[in-house]
Amino acid sequence: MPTPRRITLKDLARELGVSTATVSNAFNRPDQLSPALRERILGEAKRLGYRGPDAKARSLRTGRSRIIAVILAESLTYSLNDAVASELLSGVAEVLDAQGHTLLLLSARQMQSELPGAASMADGYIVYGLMPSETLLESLPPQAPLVAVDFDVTGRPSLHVDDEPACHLIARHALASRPRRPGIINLRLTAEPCNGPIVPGQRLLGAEQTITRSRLLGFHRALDEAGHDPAVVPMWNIEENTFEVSAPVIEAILDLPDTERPDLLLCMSDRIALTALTLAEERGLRVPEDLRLTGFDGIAEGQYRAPRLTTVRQDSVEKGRQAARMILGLEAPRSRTLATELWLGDSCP
Amino acid sequence: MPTPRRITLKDLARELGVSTATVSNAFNRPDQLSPALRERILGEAKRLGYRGPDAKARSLRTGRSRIIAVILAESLTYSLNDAVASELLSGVAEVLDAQGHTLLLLSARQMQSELPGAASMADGYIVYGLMPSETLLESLPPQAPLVAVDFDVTGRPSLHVDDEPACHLIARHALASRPRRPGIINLRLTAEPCNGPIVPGQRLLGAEQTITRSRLLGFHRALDEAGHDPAVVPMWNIEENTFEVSAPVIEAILDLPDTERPDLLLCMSDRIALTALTLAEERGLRVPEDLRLTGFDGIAEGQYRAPRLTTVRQDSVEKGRQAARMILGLEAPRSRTLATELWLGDSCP
DNA sequence: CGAGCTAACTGAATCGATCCAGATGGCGAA
DNA sequence: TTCGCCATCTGGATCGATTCAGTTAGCTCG
Repeated sequence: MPTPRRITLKDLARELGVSTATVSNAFNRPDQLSPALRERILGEAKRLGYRGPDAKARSLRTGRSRIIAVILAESLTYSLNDAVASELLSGVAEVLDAQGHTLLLLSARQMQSELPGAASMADGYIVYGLMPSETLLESLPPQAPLVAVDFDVTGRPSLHVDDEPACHLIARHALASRPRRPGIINLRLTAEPCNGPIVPGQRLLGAEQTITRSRLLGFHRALDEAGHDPAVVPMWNIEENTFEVSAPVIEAILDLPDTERPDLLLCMSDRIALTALTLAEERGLRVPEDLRLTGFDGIAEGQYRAPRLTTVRQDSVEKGRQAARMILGLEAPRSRTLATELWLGDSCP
Repeated sequence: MPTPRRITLKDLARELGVSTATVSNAFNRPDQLSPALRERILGEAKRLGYRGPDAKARSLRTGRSRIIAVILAESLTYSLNDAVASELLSGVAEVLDAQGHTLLLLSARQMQSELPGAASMADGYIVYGLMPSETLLESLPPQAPLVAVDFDVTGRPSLHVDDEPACHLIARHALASRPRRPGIINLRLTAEPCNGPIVPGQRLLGAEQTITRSRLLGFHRALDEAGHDPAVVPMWNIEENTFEVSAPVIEAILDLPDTERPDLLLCMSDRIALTALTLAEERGLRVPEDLRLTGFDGIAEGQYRAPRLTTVRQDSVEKGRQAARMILGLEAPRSRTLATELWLGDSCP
């Protein structure tokens, strides 16, 4: 009893009495054969249950897999719950999809500087928010196209928003209200973990060239211009952009005595700002009267509640689209900086 | 000038004066050759810049790609922002990763019942929350393993939680406080879009066998037992489990005159319940005094605010892990129902 | 009529591995 | 010494397509 082997293009060709090349063309280049024959081939294929050319064989022969890998810095659990990463991914997926490509999802966290099996067959890599020192980058096939998003890889195109100017702008706006005690809540600045208040002086020590560093520089510039010494403005670090991780740090800030509690918090993400907003309200603090808050990102959640969040809006979906277009070669692969928009809400009018 | 062709396993073998089989074994079956030779091969590989066996060729030859596809019902934009889907994905990713597999992400929304190119080379499919009638299911390779999550595919293993009993339980708990006007907020029940109030009588019409239907049946059973006629209990549909889509519907409910506004809302998801909570507070309604709320899922966000949400906690990460284990053959592929837990918060004590 | 052209189709090499079925050699046991 | 056995290594068929360099037939045109 012969095993009912999967039917191949060759079987189909033999069955029809045509060459394999012709069958291949029937599927891939309709203009290379007469419509009648093509019709006959497709009909026979359906009859025999042939599901079209095998993707594995095709990818070996053509050298292309029609797979684009997206490598995220953090764990998937984290990234998937982050509105910004999610938006980026959906922008990527939108373009890939329209071009018949698919998305392979990888997290730098869980791979030990070695690409897992199939990842190396991707046609291109979109790498998001890694620390530039990440060794993983070296294990990627050097000839494959790569786009870095929200960080830089030497010799490769990268996609950014204008973090420094945007943060300068929103901080300047916030400082125009002449707060007495401004404070800053950072996202992770370095590869090393750090959650909580930062000792003045150590603050930029070892900070790699990341978006958080740019944002911080923007804040500092505005503080400086407003007559505050950036070196003594209190600053806290949040290791992971989640409610769970940021809540304890923020609670500690809000529970400071009235004379020490900041009356303005410049936050590096909307997630953090919204957490602060919720926790402040729980404590009976009025926003913006007792506490002014600014965010960064412009996620939807911040605009659907009262008070609406004052923030810098960036279009992460578009960032994802651009990254995908560059990887697919639909757009010249060169580094770009996308514009942002100051978004005046009620949390810091 | 010859193009610097990529170095292959065969080149490496020639260079070393050994057979290709031996080089292959050096990478895949260390026990099949002497440690000394293996060392020599790996050393030479590194020296020549050989990055290990080509994934495309390997997958053709072995028939396995080490890729598992996850197919989500909704668009990626939606799914990635949904805490439950995200948890599922991270459970899947956790197991895949430990086994050297990678995750291909697909959305049923954007593929027109045709698998995009590379998707057909996946070694298995985890399909999440589709409508059972989805034609897409037929385009999947029939011999590949498949696990359905939160819905059923005939002849295939599926993963569920005990939706009906869980909803019966939480509804019974909520009804014990003898609310005058209970109401229900559904997630999408049918393939057809519907957002807003549902005409009594039409409610289950055409509802496919999905988890939302099971949940609704659980609510109805409890209502019936508590002396409420399920047929006249008001019910609203939410098409998409997001703040943006649910907010208008919920606002309409909350803005009903006092004599009509429900004093208990049984919600099919925490996302909806939390939206209702936020909007209720904005209107000065006290929870639970003026309005009791129950959710479903047990997402973290519901437990980090006051009042904490009363809900049914399900372990979506574990659901993802199980699905992945079944797909990889680490666990026998049979349908399972996972347990849930009634979680008493303050929104309906 | 025959040269030239085009549309339609063919044969076979090729992509880069994996993995049988065997070859080889060294060693211990009878 | 001879046999068998084990560890180690080899040759070559194979996976299922794509693609290049033709061949064939039919048609046009001077």
